[in-house]
Amino acid sequence: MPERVVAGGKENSVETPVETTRERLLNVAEQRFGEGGYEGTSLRAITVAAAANIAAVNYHFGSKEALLRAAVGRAMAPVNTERRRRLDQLEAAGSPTPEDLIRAFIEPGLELVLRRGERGAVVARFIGRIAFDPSRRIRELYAAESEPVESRYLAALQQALPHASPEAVAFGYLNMLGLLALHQSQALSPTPSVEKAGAEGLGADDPGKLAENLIAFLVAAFNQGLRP
Amino acid sequence: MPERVVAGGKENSVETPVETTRERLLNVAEQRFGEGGYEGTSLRAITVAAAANIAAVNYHFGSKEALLRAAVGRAMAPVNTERRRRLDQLEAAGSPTPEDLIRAFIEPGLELVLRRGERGAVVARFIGRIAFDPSRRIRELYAAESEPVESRYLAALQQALPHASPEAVAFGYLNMLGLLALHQSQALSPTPSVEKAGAEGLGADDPGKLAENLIAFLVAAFNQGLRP
DNA sequence: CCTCCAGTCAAACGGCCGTTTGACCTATGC
DNA sequence: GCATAGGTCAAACGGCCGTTTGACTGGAGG
Repeated sequence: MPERVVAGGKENSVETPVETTRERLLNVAEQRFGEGGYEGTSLRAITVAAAANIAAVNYHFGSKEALLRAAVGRAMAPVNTERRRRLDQLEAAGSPTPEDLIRAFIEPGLELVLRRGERGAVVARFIGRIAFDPSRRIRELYAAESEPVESRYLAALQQALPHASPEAVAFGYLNMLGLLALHQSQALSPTPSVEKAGAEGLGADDPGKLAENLIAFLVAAFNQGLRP
Repeated sequence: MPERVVAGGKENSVETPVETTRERLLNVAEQRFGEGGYEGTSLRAITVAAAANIAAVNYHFGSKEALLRAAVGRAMAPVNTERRRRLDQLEAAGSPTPEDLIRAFIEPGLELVLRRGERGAVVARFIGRIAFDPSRRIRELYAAESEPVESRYLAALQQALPHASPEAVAFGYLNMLGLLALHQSQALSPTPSVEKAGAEGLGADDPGKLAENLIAFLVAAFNQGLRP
């Protein structure tokens, strides 16, 4: 392993943490898959950008789809952890409001991931893109990753909205999921005519503001827009 | 032209309207692009399903992207026409409410297109998929098609929501656009854990019911969920 | 010193991609 | 009858795809 410079020697304990080939592949895969989608991105484009050999993908992951799976898992892990943490906290404190729950769902997806600089935006776009990939197979790959925490949210939302039917709660949840993914993937803004009307400054620059706008939008819809 | 059976002869005026190769290509392209996305669908898959020769695509359209452009144009035309018609009607009758406008936007997208049997669902999925394709180039291809009527909607919405800032109205409009596309593309339902919670019967079977649920959701969000 | 092994590399694999070619067919107009 | 033009067709084009192979590297452990 000729590239591992850190954590192996005795003296250079404060060395620049050079990324391994595996990490570089995951980073570039996040970026490219998020830009061009799964089908629209070739392994060669990824490996060239990662300064790696083509064979490295199959060596470290086994296949293109396995690379995607690994990237999705790595990207979703902190989001899922944070969502679980917030759910635990809310349920320990008593009966959460719909806004509490919506906030606990949206913010980890937008803020936590967008707060860490350029990388965060890349990760968010990647997740948002994969969540609604044309291929059902790939969508399910994302769904499987977020499924455990998903059912907890649904149950908590149902409890916070006792007047709404399970169908209505599920409908609202799907809309929340979809809107979050669309904003994450940044596919929702660049229509020129809308931009002209003043859509910029709505969050493209400040993830926190976008989160607040989206939460307010969803809270109103959940509280007053669910048909029986 | 060995396949034009109708409108050419003298006696068989009530013949089955055999589709031309061009029409068959457009129909199959709608279906396949809607299922697999643009990158994920090959011209060979389309031409085989359309019982046409590969060269027919480049003869009738010029390229794969030109075929997509033609399909988008044909699919969007009736939706745009109906939306314009409703806008004219609403503006002639006085000052429309936000619900009037949302209904005039959602229903042509869901109902008009889903009402005409199996074909309609295919067209809807196609439009929904293309509207949020990973490639910006293709998204803009859709945006260009719906841009003329888009600005009219934005202006009317702003007038119906005098308390909301232009940014807020544009934000709501983008969310409406996105949610409509997601429901059209049918990418919003098949998560098993959500389905288990009771999300089916929400509209996958009845487009009218889905439209009503979506309109109620959006009306509440527009009326009470737009931050200043 | 020698073995071992995780990792990298250039090269090639068969296959599918979008596009192009040029022959061919068949109605139509002179 | 014959030229013309719109349409179809099998075949091939170069190129890129994901995957596989087998040789090679350099540090670790005996």
